Formats: sequence, structure tokens, C-alpha cells
Amino acid sequence: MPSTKKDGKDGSTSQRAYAALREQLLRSKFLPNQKINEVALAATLEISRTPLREALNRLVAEGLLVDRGRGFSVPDLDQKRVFDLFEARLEIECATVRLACERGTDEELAELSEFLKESMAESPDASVDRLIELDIGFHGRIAAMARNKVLQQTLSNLNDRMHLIRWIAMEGRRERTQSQHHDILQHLCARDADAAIAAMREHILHRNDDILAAIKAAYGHVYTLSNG
Amino acid sequence: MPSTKKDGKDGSTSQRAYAALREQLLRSKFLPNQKINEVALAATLEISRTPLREALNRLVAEGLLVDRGRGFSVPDLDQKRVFDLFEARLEIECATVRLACERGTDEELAELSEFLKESMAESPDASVDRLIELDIGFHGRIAAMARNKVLQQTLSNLNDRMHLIRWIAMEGRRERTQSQHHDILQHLCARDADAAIAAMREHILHRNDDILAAIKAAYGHVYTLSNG
DNA sequence: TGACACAGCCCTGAATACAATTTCGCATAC
DNA sequence: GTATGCGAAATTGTATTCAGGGCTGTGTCA
Repeated sequence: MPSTKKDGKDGSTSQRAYAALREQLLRSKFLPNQKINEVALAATLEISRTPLREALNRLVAEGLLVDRGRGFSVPDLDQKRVFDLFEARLEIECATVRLACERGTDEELAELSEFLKESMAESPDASVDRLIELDIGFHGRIAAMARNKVLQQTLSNLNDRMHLIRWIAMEGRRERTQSQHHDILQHLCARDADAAIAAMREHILHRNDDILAAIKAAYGHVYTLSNG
Repeated sequence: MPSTKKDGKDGSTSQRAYAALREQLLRSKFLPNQKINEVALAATLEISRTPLREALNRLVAEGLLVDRGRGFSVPDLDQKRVFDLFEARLEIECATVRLACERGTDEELAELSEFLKESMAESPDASVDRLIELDIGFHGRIAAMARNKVLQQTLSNLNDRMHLIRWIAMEGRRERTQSQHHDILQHLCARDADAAIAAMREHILHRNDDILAAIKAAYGHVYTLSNG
């Protein structure tokens, strides 16, 4: 077997630390506003502080952590910040879906249709984690059709940064999500960019009340996790 | 005086390294595709490799450097990548100007008008560096009016990543730039979002021929810098 | 009993040390 | 003259060490 160093993971120690931490942050293994203890975390990951800090610095640059003068910590669930994230995502998703409408091939649209069909079948019984995966799959395919790596990466970053809230908001939106995905797909197949944009605008959480409710639910969720 | 460590610079060693490197990258002190020599660079900055590498990792996360399995290097002037950057910037600037049109106060618009007036007076004789500063000032004010830190930061990052090409394209566009800024401002003052977007779309380099010409000119510029 | 002072521990930021790999140069053989 | 192989230098990635500050906890004094 081609394992150069330790077990199956790829890349350098700092890259593995980065991947592991990103995963844990998305899964809310750390509380909002929590301070990162470098020695403890390094011990957990069984690495030294040097590659750990390199990973932490990357995560700061991505907005998944913040640099508090002395030490790193998890971003707060700041209301305005979450609003901004949703708004930014909304705008970029709309631009992306327009480009996808122009550039996606019929084959890609057929594949997306197939994917959506399977998603809708799977959706009613799927876990929220799985729902998020499916959601990411749908939006990711559209982003790929836009043929723009920069927009794709930007969207991916925004999604990372709102992962918890998105997770929260997904519960109780199973059917809505799938049917809205269906609408978007129909407009894409009809090559009606304006309609696709409108459907996307409707799809993405954009009413402040809804976002605020998700934030509050997220607080509850997070503190439940930390206690129970 | 409140100097905690060395001379007047603020923040930690790695933060100063980050700021210095970002500055040098924007000024094209490194060639596209150039490999970074850590020991040499650390010696230049008179710091050790540890904070230097932390800064390099942040720059990688921002797309100002790339991680080549072993070591870091400056991104290539890849044609598709530059197209994508311009397209992404175009879309986000358009979304931003629409929000600014809705949210900017009359006072802010008056201030922007004043800024533009001074810019137009200064423009004919200004250096390209100064022109870029003025351009950043104009777009930055619009981004501030959009009241969205995430979009603002995203735009700032994209601008960093296309700084060289933007610099190149600016020369020979003095009057055009200023008059297009004027158009955008007029539509903002009229609160006509669609017209402002159209003007912005026209303003930002979006024809592939133009971008390609800028890329080629950038190659010439860069290699002139490295030789002469 | 409460507030303040001090000592010791803990934590971060940076430098240095170390190991592994790659690259470069030179010499030798064909 | 060119290709090849070996060895040394250089370079990166990671661990360890060191120094400075901040926090905590306790003891003492009012």
C-alpha cells in the first residue's frame, strides 16, 4: 500500500489538520465564540502545534475561525453577520444560476434531473446531514454548470461559513426544499434565466425573520449538544 | 511611545509578514509562477520561518499564493482563471451596486460625488498606482453603502487577486474610467438600480478580448520588471 | 468577610533544531 | 560530448524549545 507516513489520510500533517478541523467546525464540534486551546487540540490530533497553527491560520483566512489578537476562536453567531452571509450567498447563487442557464449542457441538465429524482425519493426519510449533502449536491451541480471556478469556490466558502444555520433551517423544509429545487430545474431546462433566478431567490432563506428564527434555533441546538 | 516590540508596525510578527507580503504581491514584486524561497524571504523580512509560513498559509487561503505540494508559489497568469475572476467580480459588483442603490444615504451619495469630482480633477496627471487607489476608493464607497461586510470582503479579495491585470488595464482608460464612474453615480443618485447595474456592467472589463489583451500586456510588464 | 497583592501555572507567539527529501553539481564512464 | 550515478548542499515540513504575558488561586491584611 502506498501510505507514505501514517494511516490512509492524504497530504501533509497541516493539511490533514486543516481537513479534520474544517470537518469538526462544520459539524459544530466547537461552540460559537469558543476559544481554541492549541496544546489540547494538538494533543487530540496527535500533532505538534506548528502544523496545527498553520491550519488554524488558513481557517481564519476562510472565515471559519477568527483571530483574537491572542489566540484563535470560533466566530460568534452574530446576527448581522449571518444576515450578510445569507444575502451574499443569495446574490452569488442567483448570478451562478443565470450563468448555468446559459452554459449548462442538456446532458448536465438531464443528470441534474436524475439526481433530483433520486433526492426526492430519498428525502422523506433522510437524516438532516444527508439532506444537506443532497442540497449541496444540487447547488454544486448548478455551480459546475456556471463554468466559473472562482464563483464556485466563493459559494463553497460561504456555505461552509453558514453550515450550522443552514443545517438548522433544513429541518422542517424537506418538501419545500425539494419542490423548490424542482422549480429551479424546470426553469433551467426551459432556459428561462429570469425565472430560474426568481425561483432561486425564493428558495434561499432571505426573510430576516426566517433567518433570525434559525439563529435562535441554532443556539438551542448548540447548547443542547454541549450539555447532553 | 507605545511601541511594544520593534518599530511602528502593528500586530504580531506573522501579521506584519502577511501585510508586507500581500503588499509585495499586489505590487508584483514576485513573478507569476515564481517559487517562494522561505529561508531567503524570512531573511529579507528579518523574521524566522515560523511566522512567515503562517502568513504564507493565509495568503494561500486567500488565493494570493498557491500550495505546490512542496513549497509555495505565485499563481500563474492562467487565462481561464483571470476570466473567472473578472466575471465573478462583475457579478458581485452588480449585486453590490443594486444594494447600494437601495441602502446608500443621500449624504453618502453626496460624499461619493465629491470624491469623484476630486478624482476627475486629479486623474489626468495621476500615476497608475494613484488611479488604482482612486478606483478602489470609488468602488469601496459603493460597497460600503451596500451594508454587507461579506460581499465587501469578497470583493476586496477578488480585487487583490486581479490586482496586476487591473493595474495594466487601467492605463489607457483614465477618461473612460472616470466617465463611467460618473454614469454610475448619476444612476445611484436617481435611485435607478437597473441603470446603475447596466453602467457597472459596462464599466467592468468583461469582453474576453479586452481581458486577454490585458493578460498579454501583463506578461510584458512583468518580464520588463524582472529584467530592467 | 471582602479586597488586593503576589506567586505560580498556563498559554500563545516566535525561534531554533531536526529529519526527510529534493535538487544541484561534479566526476566518471560510455 | 553526453549521459549517468553518487554525494553534498539546500529546502521544506514538523517537532521542540524558549520567552513574554495573562490568568488563577491563594494568602494576607484591612
